[in-house]
Amino acid sequence: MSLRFALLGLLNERPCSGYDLTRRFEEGIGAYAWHAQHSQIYPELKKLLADDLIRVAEEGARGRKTYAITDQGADLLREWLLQRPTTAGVRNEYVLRLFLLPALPPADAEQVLHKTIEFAEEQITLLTGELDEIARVHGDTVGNGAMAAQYGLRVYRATIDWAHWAIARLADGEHGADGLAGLEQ
Amino acid sequence: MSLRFALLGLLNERPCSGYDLTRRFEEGIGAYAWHAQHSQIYPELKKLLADDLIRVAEEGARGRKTYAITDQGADLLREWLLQRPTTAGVRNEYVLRLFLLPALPPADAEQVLHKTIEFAEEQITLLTGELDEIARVHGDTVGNGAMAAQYGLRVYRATIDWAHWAIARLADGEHGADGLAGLEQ
DNA sequence: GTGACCATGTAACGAGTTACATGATTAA
DNA sequence: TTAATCATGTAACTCGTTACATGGTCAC
Repeated sequence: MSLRFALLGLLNERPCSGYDLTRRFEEGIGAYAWHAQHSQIYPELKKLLADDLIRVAEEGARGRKTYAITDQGADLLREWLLQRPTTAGVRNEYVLRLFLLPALPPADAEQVLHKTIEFAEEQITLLTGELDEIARVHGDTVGNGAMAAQYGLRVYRATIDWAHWAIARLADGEHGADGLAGLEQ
Repeated sequence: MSLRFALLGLLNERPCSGYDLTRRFEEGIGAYAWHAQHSQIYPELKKLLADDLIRVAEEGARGRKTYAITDQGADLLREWLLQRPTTAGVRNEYVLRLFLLPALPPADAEQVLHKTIEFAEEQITLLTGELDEIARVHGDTVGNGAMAAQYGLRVYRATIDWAHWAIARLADGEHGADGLAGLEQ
């Protein structure tokens, strides 16, 4: 069901073709919020069209169809956004790995934590670049993905903070540790 | 594929029946990392069994089967955990909502942000309670979900920080705003 | 003309949800 | 005896992935 709202959300910003939407899923939204490929996007656009949530605004060369959100679609999107935040039904592989980290011997866990810090630092560099770009191109500090980028920035900073804490805890337990047993207390 | 590793990870901590695993997915791992129901867990356990990644350790009353991870399963789990962290293929409805928030009129967006703060505060209370419980029962500050809980704590603090920033930005733009237009530089 | 990119589609398969279905054990 | 809980399963459906498939346009 979320793909439907991801598409409505993108079309709410501006009309797009299936191809455009596929490209946009390769950017911020696809990297941090919801991933989708063209093979899923095209059939879903047909369903949205059948439900009158979007309409064909323009037909161009090479069979290109530009879709725009309808009033009905915009209403449904806003209704969905106003629902209370929840993490029900979460499926986050990144967090799952962190969750299961204690299954590794401490030295290996520490290595993964270092790679986690590296990864988070790279993401922060990327997001900082995106924020500069948004400010430069759109003169905007809220819309056009800026709010999401600011969120990502803070989450990755929190991740780095956590990883440093975890490495320190692992080090505490390392003298005489056999697996996790030495880490307890 | 991740369900497979979630199950291996849980069985790596201790042997469990399908029923036990279903219960455990209602706790931390299911709330913050990976969600699954019994109708998916039982078939997946059969596949893991067929692949010799787990074994039946014990059969009890009411058809209960207790599964334990095999050496092969533990090796595969560790190999998966050692892969470089990535957010490829992310599907996070919670973040998707935050991403699309600028689709709402500022007053509505602000309301959602307040609800986001409330929700994050509740999660922090829950996680703090869980950390106390883990320390009390297991005398542990790293394993048994403690590392994951510490991560959650930091992510929710970051969320609250972000939401306050976002509310302030919205307020900045509100004098004379029509939709997002008034927010742009 | 040919390679890069624009643009859309479908088929087969695997992952995940909802609902249905069954029966054993235990405590009140 | 009956309600709660333990315990496992399957069928039909929707969602998502991988791979296959086709053809148009444009710059060199």
